[in-house]
Amino acid sequence: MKVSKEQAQQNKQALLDAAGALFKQHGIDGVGVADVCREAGLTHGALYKHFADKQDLAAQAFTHAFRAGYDKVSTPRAGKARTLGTYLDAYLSKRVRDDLSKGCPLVSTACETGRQSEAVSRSFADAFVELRSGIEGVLPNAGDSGGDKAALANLMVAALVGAMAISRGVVKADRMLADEVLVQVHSVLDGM
Amino acid sequence: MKVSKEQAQQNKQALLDAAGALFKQHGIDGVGVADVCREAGLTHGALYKHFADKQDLAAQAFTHAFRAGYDKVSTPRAGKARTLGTYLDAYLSKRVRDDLSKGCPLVSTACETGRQSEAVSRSFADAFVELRSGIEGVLPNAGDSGGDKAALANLMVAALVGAMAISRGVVKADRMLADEVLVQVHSVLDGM
DNA sequence: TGTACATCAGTGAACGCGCGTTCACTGATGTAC
DNA sequence: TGTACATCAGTGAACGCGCGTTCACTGATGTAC
Repeated sequence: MKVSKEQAQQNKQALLDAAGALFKQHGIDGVGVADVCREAGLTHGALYKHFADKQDLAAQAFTHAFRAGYDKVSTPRAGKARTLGTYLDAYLSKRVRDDLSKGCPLVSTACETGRQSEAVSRSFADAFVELRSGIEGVLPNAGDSGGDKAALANLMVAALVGAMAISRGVVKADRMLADEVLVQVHSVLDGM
Repeated sequence: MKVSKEQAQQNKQALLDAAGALFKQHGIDGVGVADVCREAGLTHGALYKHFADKQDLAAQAFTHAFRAGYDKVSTPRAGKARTLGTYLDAYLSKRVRDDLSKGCPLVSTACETGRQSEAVSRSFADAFVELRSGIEGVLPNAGDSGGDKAALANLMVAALVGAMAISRGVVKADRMLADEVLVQVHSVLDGM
């Protein structure tokens, strides 16, 4: 049956929320469209009224998930300055490491993106650039190194993404090692 | 029919080679056991004479692929010293970025490992520790920062893995951006 | 060295299952009069 | 404002297909005598 326009919009958001969490948790290839729709309280046929296909859903869900997480971190709270530490704490958190459905989709889908459609790659690139800009904006002004902030921002995002991916990769076999990676990378980046 | 023991060993190696390349290219979830066996010149039933199941194959293929690539980089060539630059050049290469079947399995399966069995995580952890040791061994002695080489090695591996994953993630949408990430991260790490 | 035979790596049909996508259909919504 | 009806979001059966794994079977290998 037809539903109201507001209901339809709500359903689309529910699909994006569900897809964001499930894709991060099990990978795009590891989740069926039926799973996403069930999680959103719909049947699988409904998906194709909102998205062209699974790749389209993946691309939009990526952007949706990135925006949700990034706005939380980058929007300055009342009275609290947004610093490099804000990014480091938010990114390199053990709690996020242990819950795959949480966290930045850059980490969850980094390796997978190379195998997905160009639309997914586009979403990924936009998110990366936005995070990199945000971090570049909070870098301390001109350090002793001469202050090539742009290059440093690239390194920082790469290290954040890599550290979380590695920590998640090793945690099942060696929890102490996983914690060590997060802590050490946090400490080195904090001192740059 | 039965084959000679040497032939059987050769076939197992062929399975590991095929699995290593295909898993890196399409992800563990993205490749069927039949694909791996076909690539190795066998039928799918043969796989279960060498490996308990697909996860077992994935774990052994990971180690096999890491060893093959790492030995090539870390074994000092005659007359050539093994330096940090050796690692950086080998890791942050555009050629490797553009051929998913090549390169370090740490990058290819980083995000995926969190969803695989503990055996895969074990292989991943061992490889990470080995690469980190190798890099720690070529770090310049005691920089101005006080020389916490262990922490720096963690950062370097995280940055290498993250930079390659990001470069691969964005390359379909923005090749210049993908190149920029590799170059900038290379340059910053080289100066540390 | 020659023969008889147990071993077992590899074969390929078969299993149950879940996948992404399509499509005829339903019926509340929202518009035209 | 009230009624008739076109719209279209959502349903659920059906499609062809490939998946991981099992298993009865094959026949060259390699061993025991």
